[in-house]
Amino acid sequence: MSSSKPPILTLERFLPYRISTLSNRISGIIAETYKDKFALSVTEWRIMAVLGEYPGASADEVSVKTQIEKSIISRALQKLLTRHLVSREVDANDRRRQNLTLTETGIDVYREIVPVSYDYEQLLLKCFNKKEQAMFDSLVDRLYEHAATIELPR
Amino acid sequence: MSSSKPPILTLERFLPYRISTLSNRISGIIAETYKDKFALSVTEWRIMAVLGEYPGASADEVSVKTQIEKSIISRALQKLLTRHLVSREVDANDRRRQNLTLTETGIDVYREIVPVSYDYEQLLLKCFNKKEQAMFDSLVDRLYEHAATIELPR
DNA sequence: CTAATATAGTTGTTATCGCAACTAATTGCA
DNA sequence: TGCAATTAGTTGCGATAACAACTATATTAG
Repeated sequence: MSSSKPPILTLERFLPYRISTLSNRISGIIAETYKDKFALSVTEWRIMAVLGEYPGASADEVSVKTQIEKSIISRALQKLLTRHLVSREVDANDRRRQNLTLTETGIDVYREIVPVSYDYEQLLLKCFNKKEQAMFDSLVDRLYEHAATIELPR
Repeated sequence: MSSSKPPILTLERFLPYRISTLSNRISGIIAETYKDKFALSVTEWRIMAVLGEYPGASADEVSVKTQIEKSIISRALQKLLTRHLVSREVDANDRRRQNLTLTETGIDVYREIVPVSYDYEQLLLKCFNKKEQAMFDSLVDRLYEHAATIELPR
């Protein structure tokens, strides 16, 4: 089933590698900003971002939305709770579940970060014209969906 | 300087997040294959890939090519040396430097992985037609270069 | 009604990452 | 020549990640 490609792989042109380094570069820049200006890790910020959009979400729902493993969510939440950026209360109907919300302070921080994030996104996209932006957007989505369907032979 | 965007950020549509999850998904699939079939981590494989392309490279050169921090290279190399996939010898002219090469076994493994990697790349790109592939390729490169120029205000 | 199963969340363990400090060798230049 | 600065590589350490085991609660099915 393997194709008969040349026996050398050029890492710099290998798509998975390029997407990985692109992601590292993009995340690195924004991670630095979150850290410097708000003392938040990317994980912590993503949790807050979900709670900004879905107040009252559970840790499990946050895990699904962010695609971050639930133990990591749990530990990151401990920090956010300690810093009083997020609060939680046990759900009245299901006591396994804890409803999470941004505190006042959390909302303030959230409102500060959102425009910074949008600005960064716009700055990134400046290298594309409108048509290219739309194209890139759609190609990324399609690749993302398609990748989920791939099963490599064992 | 901040734009007056709505005070909600939709994580699922935020480009840095999407590229990060795309990268995780793509890397995850291939990491599993490297691990299952060759007992190699992505980092280990990337080192071998560079050495396949550039025999005799130093750890530092590998670090630059892979964009992996040199301490990580150092520790991953220890494993590859133990497993006799890579060998090294002190450079005659500069005794700080150690020249790295794939061993016979290393070359065998390398030659097995390269086609698997190419096949995976082709499988990924199946969701695009030729024109879209070329477009995506170029957009990724441009974004990668552009991202390096971005300085967020402090 | 109760035993099995499923779900929410936490914790333990191990591996890896990223930064900085460190050693050893080399280079540059006064 | 000789001392400061640079470079190659390793190591220590704290933060974070992935995975599995565990507790507590809720649901389901016989």
